[in-house]
Amino acid sequence: MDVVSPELNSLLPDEIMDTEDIEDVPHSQPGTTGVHSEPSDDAMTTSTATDSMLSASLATSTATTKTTDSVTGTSVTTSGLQKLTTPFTISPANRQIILNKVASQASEAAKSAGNPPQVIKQDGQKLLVTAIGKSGQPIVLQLPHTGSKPGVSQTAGDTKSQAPQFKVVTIGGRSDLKPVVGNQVTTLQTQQLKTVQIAKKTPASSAAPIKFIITKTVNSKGISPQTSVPPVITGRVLTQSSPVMPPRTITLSEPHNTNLQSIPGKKIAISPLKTPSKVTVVSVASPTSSASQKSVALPVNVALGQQILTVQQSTSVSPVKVATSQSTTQNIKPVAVGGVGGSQFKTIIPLATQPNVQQIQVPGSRFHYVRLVTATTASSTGQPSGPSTSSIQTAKPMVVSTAAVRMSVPVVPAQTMKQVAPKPLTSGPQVVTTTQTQQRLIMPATPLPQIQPNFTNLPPGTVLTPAPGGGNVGYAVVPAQYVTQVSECSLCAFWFEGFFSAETTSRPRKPCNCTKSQCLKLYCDCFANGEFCNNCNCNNCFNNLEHETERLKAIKTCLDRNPEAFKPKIGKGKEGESDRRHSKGCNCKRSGCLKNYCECYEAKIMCSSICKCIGCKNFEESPERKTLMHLADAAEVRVQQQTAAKTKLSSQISDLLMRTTPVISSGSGRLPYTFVTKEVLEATCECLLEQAKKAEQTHQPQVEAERMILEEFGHCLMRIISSAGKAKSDCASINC
DNA sequence: GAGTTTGAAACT
DNA sequence: CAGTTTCAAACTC
Repeated sequence: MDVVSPELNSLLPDEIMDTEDIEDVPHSQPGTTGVHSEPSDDAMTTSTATDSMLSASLATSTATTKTTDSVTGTSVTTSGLQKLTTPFTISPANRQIILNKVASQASEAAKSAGNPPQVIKQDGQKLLVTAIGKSGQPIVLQLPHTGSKPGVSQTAGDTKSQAPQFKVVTIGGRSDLKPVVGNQVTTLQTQQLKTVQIAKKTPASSAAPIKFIITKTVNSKGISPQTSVPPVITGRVLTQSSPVMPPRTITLSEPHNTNLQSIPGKKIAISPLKTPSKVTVVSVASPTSSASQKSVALPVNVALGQQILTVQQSTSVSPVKVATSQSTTQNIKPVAVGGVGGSQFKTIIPLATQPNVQQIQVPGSRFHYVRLVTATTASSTGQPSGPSTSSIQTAKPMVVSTAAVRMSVPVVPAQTMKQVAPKPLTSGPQVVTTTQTQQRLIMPATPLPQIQPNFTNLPPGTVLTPAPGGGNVGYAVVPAQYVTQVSECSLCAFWFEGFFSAETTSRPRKPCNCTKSQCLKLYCDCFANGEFCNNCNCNNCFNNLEHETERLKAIKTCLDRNPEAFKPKIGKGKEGESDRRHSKGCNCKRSGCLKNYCECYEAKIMCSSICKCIGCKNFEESPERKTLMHLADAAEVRVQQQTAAKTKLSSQISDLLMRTTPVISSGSGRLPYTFVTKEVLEATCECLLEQAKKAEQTHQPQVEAERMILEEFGHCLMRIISSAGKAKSDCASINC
């Protein structure tokens, strides 16, 4: 059942999502403060051209949103919504957007499966999106719980199969804040609840324009097998805008999935962006019956930065295609995970299933991609792949599109697909026939252009990793089961903290050279920093998704030994102390804490009282340290000066080449003299002076100093002569 | 590049 | 917790 088909969704103008537009809508039901307005049964059953119904309640946390009344879709005057004749309910009182799927479509695959087609209102499909507004109140995009709705037609005796799926997306920096779902909390407790929290970088993000495009495939579990249509929610739902900010739009798009027999290969990419500008929606779409891929690329303006978020939940029979839309100049920020202290970006993505994960690597990119292979429940049918979904063995392109770029990545079912029975959402007998797939990918901030490489030719199982030296802000590949563990095991969350810590994402990581640790011990810097090995020189590396089991075990071992093993060692000190200090302190004995053996020195911080070092010289007043720092600074300055001088000299020579060409062309034969101008002399003298300074700083004897200077002088002369000779030959060639 | 030194991590 | 071993990075030649 689709609320809005991708096609229609794409036709919807963004403007209709503007809060202002919504505010202009006459409030047919002023004063409604419930979790969501319940459209009349007639309204709910009103079928659009897409047989979709959409009921949404929208509330914004911004003060500019004045809408406090529920607005039904029939009264919405925005063109886009009217086109869909979609009931649209706004309940700002609870800051909730309620998407209500009421119409269902018969699934061809379901029919083929022998299930009697039944029109079942897919009200059970629920999507909760919460956003932490400036006031700290969540913005809830919510699909109402159908079970609590009287009058919703359900299959008799299959109430449990109607169990709705919930997805909660929380936008905001407060990871500890739980989405407000009102009276539906009770329902959530008994049903699968999926929560994705997107950290906001700035508290003002609530007022910032947010545009969300979320395309998801809803788990068909809990839906009666008689349901001929896979539970799909599609459509744009939410728009928030402030007078001074671009509209924030949350688009929920769930394309039709008529091919229930496709392999549940999945990819989910959540790529948070560093630059708080936009949130890119990753559309995870199941192929339509026409086998056409629809990529929904809608810019999402989020104060915390751009994000690519793909949350996919599909039936086992639905082939998954992921389309990521992202506008350029976007950074990806990791989804915030609550409960993990210290990390800016944390992610909690509960997974009911244990999807397999495959790495996707794009050379030159610092993004890590993970293809999550759907863990399927026992499939009753062993359904052969339909023509459009014959992709169990066939790579399917994953379309990743941005505002300017569309990338395709072949999506091939995992070679090592795990048959892990997911946690049953409901006890309905239909569960057997459905497969629940859940995928989560969290990607640290990275400028969007970095993910522009053509993914078309990427082999399956590739991992998108940052290019060496290209900044360590790449996609962090988070295996689904890890994410699951994060939600289930707080200890494992530390691992993710390493993934998204500022340090991790701000500097390029040196390749490790591990030989014996399999990169599964803290000896390995990659592992210790919560990263997969990439472009490393390690041997027998297990720090990759291919050895997720071993790695997971290693992580657990480390965390058992030290729950803070993956926390950054350099953190904030106590109040009144330096901002940065080693969390444990060093234990140096011979280095004097003035070599990189010392973790404090390496981190360019001074040792503190918690250090157990012997003979420490890494303290504020240490003369050794001062000397060392002075020398280091001097060396740095010297290098800069030399570089500048040489650059200037080359520039001068080049300039002379240009200016003296006519003279040279005369064939005067006095070319070298032509080049020894005042500028060249000055540049040469600078080079010589630098050599003299260098000799002096390194306490070179006079003889050696003279030698260095003369040597430099020789170099300068050689440059001049070489340039002159080149100019002469060029001139000769020109004359010829 | 090979060998040595060093200190954190791992182990007992 | 302390002592020892293992390990990989830092360092030296």
